[in-house]
Amino acid sequence: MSHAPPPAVKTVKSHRATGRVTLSDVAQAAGVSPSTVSRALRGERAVDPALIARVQAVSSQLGYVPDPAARALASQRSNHVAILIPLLSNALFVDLLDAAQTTLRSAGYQTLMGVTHYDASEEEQLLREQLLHRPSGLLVTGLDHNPATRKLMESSQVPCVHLMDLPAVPEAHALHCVGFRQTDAGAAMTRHLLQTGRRRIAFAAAQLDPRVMQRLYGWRSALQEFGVYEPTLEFLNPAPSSLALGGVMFEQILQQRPSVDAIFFCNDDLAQGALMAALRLGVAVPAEVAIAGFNDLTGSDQMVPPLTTVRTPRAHIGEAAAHMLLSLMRGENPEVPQLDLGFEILQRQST
Amino acid sequence: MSHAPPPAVKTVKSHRATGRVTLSDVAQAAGVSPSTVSRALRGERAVDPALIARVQAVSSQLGYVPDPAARALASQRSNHVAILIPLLSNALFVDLLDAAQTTLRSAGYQTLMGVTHYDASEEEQLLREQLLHRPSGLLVTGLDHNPATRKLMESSQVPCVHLMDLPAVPEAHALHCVGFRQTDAGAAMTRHLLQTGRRRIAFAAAQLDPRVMQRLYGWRSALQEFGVYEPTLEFLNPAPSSLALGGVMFEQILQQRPSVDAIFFCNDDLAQGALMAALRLGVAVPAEVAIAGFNDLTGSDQMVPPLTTVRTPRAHIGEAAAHMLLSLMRGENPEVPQLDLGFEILQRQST
DNA sequence: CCACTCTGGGATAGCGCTATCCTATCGGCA
DNA sequence: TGCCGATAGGATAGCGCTATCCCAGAGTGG
Repeated sequence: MSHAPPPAVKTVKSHRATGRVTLSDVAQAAGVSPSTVSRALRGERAVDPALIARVQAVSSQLGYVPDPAARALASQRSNHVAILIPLLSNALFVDLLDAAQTTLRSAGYQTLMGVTHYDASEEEQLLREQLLHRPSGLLVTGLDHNPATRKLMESSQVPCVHLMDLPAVPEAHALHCVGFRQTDAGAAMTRHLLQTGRRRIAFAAAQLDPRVMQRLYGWRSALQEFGVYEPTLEFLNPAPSSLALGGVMFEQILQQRPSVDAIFFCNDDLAQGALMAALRLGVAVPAEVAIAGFNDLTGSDQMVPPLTTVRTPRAHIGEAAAHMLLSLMRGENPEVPQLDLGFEILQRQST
Repeated sequence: MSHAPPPAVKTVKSHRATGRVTLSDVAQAAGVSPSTVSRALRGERAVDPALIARVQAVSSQLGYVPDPAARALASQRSNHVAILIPLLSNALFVDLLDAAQTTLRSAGYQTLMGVTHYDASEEEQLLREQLLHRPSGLLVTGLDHNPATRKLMESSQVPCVHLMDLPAVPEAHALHCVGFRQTDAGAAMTRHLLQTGRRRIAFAAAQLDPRVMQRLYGWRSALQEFGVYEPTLEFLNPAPSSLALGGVMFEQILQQRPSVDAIFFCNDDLAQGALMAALRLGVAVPAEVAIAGFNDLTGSDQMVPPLTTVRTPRAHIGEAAAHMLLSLMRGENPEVPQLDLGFEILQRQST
């Protein structure tokens, strides 16, 4: 039987069962169609300015707020931005996250954080999970990823900016990156040590990620250039970086190579630990041995003596990367796809 | 009757326009209805075990993955869990975030992080934004929120666990909390200092959040109990906590009150800065003045001398809170709504 | 003057799920 | 035997948006 459709009279206030104010409530109240409201609110296509104003007025009066889930389902894009960082236990990455997150939020995006623990397959898995949320953008740390991860990033079509690293050959990749030249920074600090008269300069590193290795290459090349390169002055430890490890490595290095006159640590926490160890052992810094760090982490300026280090613009990187990503998400093509924010040698009293 | 079931042949792939494998693809391939697939995959209601197995097999063979946005729209619940913390620049909260996030992810939840900067109205705004995503759960730092925020938390009906703090009167609130008694910890450290013979014990604090204030109250009550309370030995600075500030406060305190024989800093970064300042100034620690900190942050054990401090179980708190939240989200009622994870006095050489 | 674009608005079919209601079947018990 | 409840599956109406198609009317050029 034909069911007669229920009489469409329906006097007033529809307000869905859920109680939520929806786009069609706004449309009805403003006397326009839902499409128009949607377009007016998003600034999509051309809409009569007077209508836009009316719609905005009605919508804010009704307290309308778009539902992100419905939006994501209909448009296949959410207001999420995914960010992948290796660790939360390294202040470096937290600063990156903080800056990026702040910038993105002020543009209306919610950050989805993923912590990879330097594990390529965990990174892949995280990316897979995050992509389910159809993020509008992607921030990833570094340029080294396993093939599956790279393929995911490409095939997802999600705009992506890489943090911290720049590709060795700028034109080699069409990737979008914000960072600085780790190799140059490693070399620059090494040259600084050479300039202060040091010749037996050790390189001490932990958590041997690609960026640390690049600093190592910078150290090598600077020493080779100067003709004082000595392979046995490389001290590489794959364990996570920490103050305690810095102290341990400091002792080891002095024991194994008492003649070193400078140690360049790949990260400030190691260097800080070394300074503490030097105090305990009564080793005069920089008189007996100079100590240099990297990143200018919290507290390096408060050490005794204050630590010479490389100031890296990590907050700036996070912010600039977020801005670059925002422009990519708007469909623009940034004039500079690879942004080099440089670094600065901070000479303090430990060298 | 009627309908001959449609010949289940249907040779091939219907696959929606989007190319995504959907729940109905799985249903079709398994020869059951979408409802059944949905129920089988979620373990909802009773489903024939054999069917469950078949559905699971088909779904993993087809590579089906549920779409979170569609799920959120239909069920009014997402797989997000929102977490609100004051700062990312304090390792304490990062540790909390890290632990919670790890636990939640392994249960299939995506963490939405919000950084309040200790600003009640920013907290409210963040919560509002996060609630739009219809999170399944909520983790918030502390118990102090403005009325609007509290109302949002209540009316949203989202399960919520509070981090770090416990209510003064356990039965006063039905809130779910994981933390420890800040007041007790403050008092315990003060008593430790008293036990080592100190009598003129200053309390130095920055970033005067509610937890810091509670430690202050603990310090006060321990001194009052002992009859040596001296109000002018409170040094409170609302600026953010940092090593540099610790150094500055140390100098100020020694200048203003040369007779102090111990300083209890409300956070380790301040205490670390003080130890550095002591080295610079040639003040013997603990001989001339004892120094104690709070939280056992990274590096405190590496100081010269190693810092006496209060070990707080923050990673444990993050993890336990996540577990409590997960159980709330399952509709269970945790036997202990307020979990006290305690603290530990770590006596090292600075006292 | 007629095709034609261009502009600004409406109607509507999904997006991919879940919640709700409905139906068929099977025992159990009075 | 008949009624009832429990069990297990199906059908279907949304959830709240956006994308797409459609159309009326105004401007435009040959």
